[in-house]
Amino acid sequence: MTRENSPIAKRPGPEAFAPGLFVSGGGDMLERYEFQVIERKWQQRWREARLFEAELCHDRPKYYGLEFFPYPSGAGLSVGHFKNYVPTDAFLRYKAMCGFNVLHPMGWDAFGQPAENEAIRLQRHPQPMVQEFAANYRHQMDLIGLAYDWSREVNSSDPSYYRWTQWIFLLLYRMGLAYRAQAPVNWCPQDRTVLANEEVVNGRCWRCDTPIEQRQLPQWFFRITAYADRLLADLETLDWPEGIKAMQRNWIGRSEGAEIAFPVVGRSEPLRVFTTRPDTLWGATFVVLAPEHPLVAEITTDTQRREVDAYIAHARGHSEIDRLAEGRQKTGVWTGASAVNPATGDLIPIWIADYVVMGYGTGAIMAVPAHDARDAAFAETYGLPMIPVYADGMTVAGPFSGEPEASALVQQSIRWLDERGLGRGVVTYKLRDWLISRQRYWGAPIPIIHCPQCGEVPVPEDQLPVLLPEVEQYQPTGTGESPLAGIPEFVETTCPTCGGPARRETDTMGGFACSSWYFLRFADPHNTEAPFSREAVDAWLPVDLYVGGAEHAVMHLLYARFWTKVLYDAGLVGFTEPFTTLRNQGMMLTRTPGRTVGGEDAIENWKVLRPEERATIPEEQWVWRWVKMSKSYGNVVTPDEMAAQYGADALRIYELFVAPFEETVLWSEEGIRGAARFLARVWRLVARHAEGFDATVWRTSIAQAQGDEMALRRKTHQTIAKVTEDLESFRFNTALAALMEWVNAMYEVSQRLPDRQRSAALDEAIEHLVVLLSPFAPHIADEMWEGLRQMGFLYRHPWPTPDATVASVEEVILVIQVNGKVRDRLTVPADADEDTVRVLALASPKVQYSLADREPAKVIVVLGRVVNVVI
RNA sequence: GGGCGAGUGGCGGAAUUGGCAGACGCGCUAGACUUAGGAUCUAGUUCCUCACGGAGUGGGGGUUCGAGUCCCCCCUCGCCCA
Repeated sequence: MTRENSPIAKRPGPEAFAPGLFVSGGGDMLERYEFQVIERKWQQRWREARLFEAELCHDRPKYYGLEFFPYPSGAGLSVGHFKNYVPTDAFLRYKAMCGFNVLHPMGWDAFGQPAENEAIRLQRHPQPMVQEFAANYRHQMDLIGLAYDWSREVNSSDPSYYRWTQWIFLLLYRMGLAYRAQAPVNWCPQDRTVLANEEVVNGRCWRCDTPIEQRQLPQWFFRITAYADRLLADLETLDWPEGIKAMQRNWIGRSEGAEIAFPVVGRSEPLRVFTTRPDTLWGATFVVLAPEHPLVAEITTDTQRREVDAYIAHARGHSEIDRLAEGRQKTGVWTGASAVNPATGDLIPIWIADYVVMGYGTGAIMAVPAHDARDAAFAETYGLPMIPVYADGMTVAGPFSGEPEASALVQQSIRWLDERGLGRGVVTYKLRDWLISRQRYWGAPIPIIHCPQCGEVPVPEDQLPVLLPEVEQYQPTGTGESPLAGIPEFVETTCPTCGGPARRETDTMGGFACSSWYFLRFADPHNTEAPFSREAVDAWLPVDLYVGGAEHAVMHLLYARFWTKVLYDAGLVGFTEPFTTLRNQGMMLTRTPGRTVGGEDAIENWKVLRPEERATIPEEQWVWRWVKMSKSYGNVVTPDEMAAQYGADALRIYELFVAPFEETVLWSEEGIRGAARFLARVWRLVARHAEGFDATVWRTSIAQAQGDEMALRRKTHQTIAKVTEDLESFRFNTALAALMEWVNAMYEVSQRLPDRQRSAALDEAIEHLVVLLSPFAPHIADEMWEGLRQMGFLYRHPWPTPDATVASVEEVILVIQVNGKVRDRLTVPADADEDTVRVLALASPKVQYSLADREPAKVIVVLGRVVNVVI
């Protein structure tokens, strides 16, 4: 690391750095600091020094930062993806400089639908494909200088990883938290697999947007509902965006209500319904069962049977989400049977309707058309009676008649029912058990054996992993069975219990199983005896900072919390929540040509013009919109091209500066040019003063600074404070704005400075600038550090502490207002008292002019800010 | 329909507890240096006005000495749940 190797030192003497002259040597601006050379050089040095490899130690506090587990798509990373990686990296580099022992690992969510769908489309085998794509992701991340500990890299499709996914499955199985059951499930006809509720978005598949159908299939579930209360309660302890917490609360959907027994005519057992409004029981004029309700077959009368059966078949074709959609036409059929309203003794009909579903409550409701919009719509359609319980804010039916309408009546009604043995208070959840099995090849095989003698038998631990067989054909079959079912060598096995012939479970686990524990594996990634050691996870976890998009609010983030609690209950980890702090980055959109299809309603009918379609439509008919970057849209800007043209550091600065971290941003190449210009400006400033810079010399004379020198010192220490505060609160854009202001101030001092003369205040500023810039633009910072002949990596350099005395101002500019309008500005000592300030303000000629001999009615003095003279 | 969030120059965005609106950057204008400029430097850049001055943070009202910020009503957009 000698001076001669430094591009700064290679430059000619100071006179060559005068404005305008520096460029005359030739080449364009961007080559001036030779970012290609610099970036490659430092990335290599960091790698050789194993700078980012974390090791447990006890003299420094740990800090675990993590981004969401990415699937390494073949499209590669776009500049949009770095909207979360770059800020997280800058933040963690800063934390390292603050003395934390930082863990920042990365790995690949390589199993599951996204990978398999892409492999099918490319007609490739997923295994080598994801390895190749992951290598490309890693290359791109390195290119931008992300400080990952690659020694901990994991791949969820690797047997050394999914062995432990299977191991945890068996743990859940032993704990009674994994079970197989026949159930109506969401079936995606395109991907030919079932989906979890969380994976169905607006009735469509989250991966391919195909409308979901209902199928009745035996499936594996995780009993996440057993943890509903804890998942809900512990949200209070988390530093997460409120919106995400609200979505989880909503998804868990805890509601208190009552289960009420309705006697059924001609049957000894009553029908149990769940309601959140037991206080409206006196208005219940009919009962509705889900078409799948087991009682339907029993109570349907012969005359109604044909119609009921037809309706059940009809309901089966619609997804649950579709069925529950509000505003949809309500349909149903009378079963011919009747029940008794237990409160009124009235005989009321029993209907079936698809807006009632089996999975919620008891699969049966009491319908109160007077107080429920859906029941009202249904009653209206079929001419059923409506009896109000409340009118004009008063109770008009039942034992509480005459009392004002109030939410307390819900509890009173429950008590009333309980006393008479008609019902009891219960709590239900919207949350359903997590459907984990997939009829797909590319996932961790579920480690269960079906034995005709012994039933379900877990694969013994020492036989893990159950390896995914290597096959040519892995496409989903659509039969409701996974492709593994067609491979006899895989299916046929012996029962671990009785030794007789048995069949393996052929479903695989959905990808969200793999991502529900990867953050634990990073603590101990090479463990071959266990998924992780308790010591390692307790030392590194929980994750202090977790960064990713908001779209996983009720999927990964809920599943991972569930598994963590299960592992805690099993004594494998010493904490109950995996992610202490969560931050969501905004999206990055890019301007993309499209066309409007059909009518005037352009917003609804806008379609992207794919690259191959662009020639077919004249350019003046293109309609431009801001959309996400996507390879198929042909609008992707890659980090590779940006790093080549402007440098990785410029891309980093752009991503950080363009907008607040959580905001959606619109990609602009002008913006990255501005970032590149800023770095070139910093480079020139530092280069101009690198010759003869001595870190010990300025320190000996800095205390004597005054005038302009002191003003710069003040700015320096104020900026250190500002950047530190902004980093702590994830405000990268304003941190960079502060750095830019400071650089502008340094330029002013620099330009007034005669050639070859040093300024202690400027040298202090330059040294700190390089340090403060390093989390944001680490390559150029390390290079300039070397150019200043300082030793070592800035990643290991302590983050500076501002000198509060220097940062404090001795004079403040006071705004003087008359009746709220600014009339003058006065510079006064910072410690001036109220009376002094009042006298000074009133003495101002501009104030006197405005007063025009009138007496002020009041004078408001806010020290350090404003004086308002009120007439 | 319900919940949450947001509306500030040509653009992205700044503005402690209510205290100089428009920091910083992009773009633009003029000038300097130049064979050249997509480099660099200097000055300017919310609107109206020659100026003095006035208006101004989606619209309307309110609280206050003082409101982008707090309260009420309305409009628009985004996200989530239905």
